[in-house]
Amino acid sequence: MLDVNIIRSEPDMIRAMLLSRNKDTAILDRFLEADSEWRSLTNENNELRKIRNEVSAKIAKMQKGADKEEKIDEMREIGDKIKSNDARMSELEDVRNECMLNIPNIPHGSVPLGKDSSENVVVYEYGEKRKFDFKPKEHWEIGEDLDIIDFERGTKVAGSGFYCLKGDGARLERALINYFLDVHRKQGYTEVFPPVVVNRAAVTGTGQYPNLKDDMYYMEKDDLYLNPTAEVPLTNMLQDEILTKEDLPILFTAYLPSFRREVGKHADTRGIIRVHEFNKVEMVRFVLPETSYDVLEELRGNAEELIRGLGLPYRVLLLCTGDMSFSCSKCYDLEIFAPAKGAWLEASSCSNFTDFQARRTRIKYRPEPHLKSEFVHTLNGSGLALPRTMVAILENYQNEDGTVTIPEVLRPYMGGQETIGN
RNA sequence: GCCGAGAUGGCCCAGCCCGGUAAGGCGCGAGCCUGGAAAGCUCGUGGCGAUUUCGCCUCGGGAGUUCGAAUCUCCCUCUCGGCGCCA
Repeated sequence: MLDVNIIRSEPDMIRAMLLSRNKDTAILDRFLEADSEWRSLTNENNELRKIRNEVSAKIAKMQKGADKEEKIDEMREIGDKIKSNDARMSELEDVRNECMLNIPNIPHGSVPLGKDSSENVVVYEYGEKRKFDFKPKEHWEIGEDLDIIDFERGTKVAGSGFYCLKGDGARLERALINYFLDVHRKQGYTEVFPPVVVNRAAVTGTGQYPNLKDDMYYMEKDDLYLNPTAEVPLTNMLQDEILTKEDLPILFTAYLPSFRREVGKHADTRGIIRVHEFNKVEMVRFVLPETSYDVLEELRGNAEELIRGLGLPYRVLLLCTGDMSFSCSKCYDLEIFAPAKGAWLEASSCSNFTDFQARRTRIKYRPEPHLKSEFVHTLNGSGLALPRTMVAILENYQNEDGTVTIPEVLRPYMGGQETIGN
């Protein structure tokens, strides 16, 4: 959510921003219209209340009689007028709020203008793409041949888009989770195990609601959502809190299953690249506003450290205005190379949300004890999404005999085991 | 699920029965005092708008009664305690 004062004072800038994100500008006009009527009614009611307060105080001191009855009648009329204004104002507030919740964050000046993902900018590339002297298998083939990914059984249990990991596949998943969390702990994060279900306020706070509401699993009976990303519970843990300057920065990390309905998505239906439920380790930081863009670079570094540790080739994309998600002002995607598929897989997204989520969740801090509180800045990054990391490991570390070498850094988590499949 | 008690400014807490300007404490800040500090004393310390010393709003959320609601009525949410059920 943006500061209303920015929308009021710089509507042209907001209009240009909406266009750069491929959004309809009608929402801005609806807001401005509702807001100006709302403000004039607010002023009118302020005046009416002033009169009522003054006269009511007099009524309290008056003797019974015709004078008093007359004043009471007058005030009854004023009360009715206030009430009818209030009713109109609450309609206008609904419009205003709806608009406010649907206007995206303002991109940072360093974000490239662009229409869609084709205009994202590769800012960094690391590692060699592996060349094979045999025909490499794609990940689902490896997974089935080694009996470590079971698609059919997953489908039996939950439907298409769900899968089971088995044996060394399940152990590899667990090893990755532990490795990620251990690295993040050394990077200074506090490990958290939050709820896997989240409420309406939480998904609204981080910006998934309302504009991504159809991509979340919703439990109508309890009015709860299945966690779409641990960013939601981790950020909302501090909802409505006023922190001190000394409390900041706060760094949380969590392993948590994440759920996406993926309605209308048809690419990558084979394998585990796009599924309805996946594990993910997430990092969230609450920081002083003036530090947030430096922290974004650090956060990106935190995620990169994991991929390097695994010895996988990857690249970093700076997303353009047209491809950035709703809440962020600047975002890097980290993509790992999957050589058999011949594709870059998005395994992490690191974003600065500035005060956009803090405003929605009312997370503030007091710069000095006697000064008024201000919104913190929030950031998050995946570190990392498990299935795509798994795909990259299986494809990059496969051997001609069909086995898969376990990356060295994971071996301590697998009892020293070096390969899968022999 | 049932019964009971609660929710008041950054924190703690009074006011509610009996409707009429939200009291006090802590913390924090400014000033006085002091060689310096502590203590003490004075003032300030929620939000929005207007910008001279002004006004409006704010007592978990919503609706109602009333000239007027923190206070009365109804509905809801959350917290704590007890009982029940339970891995």
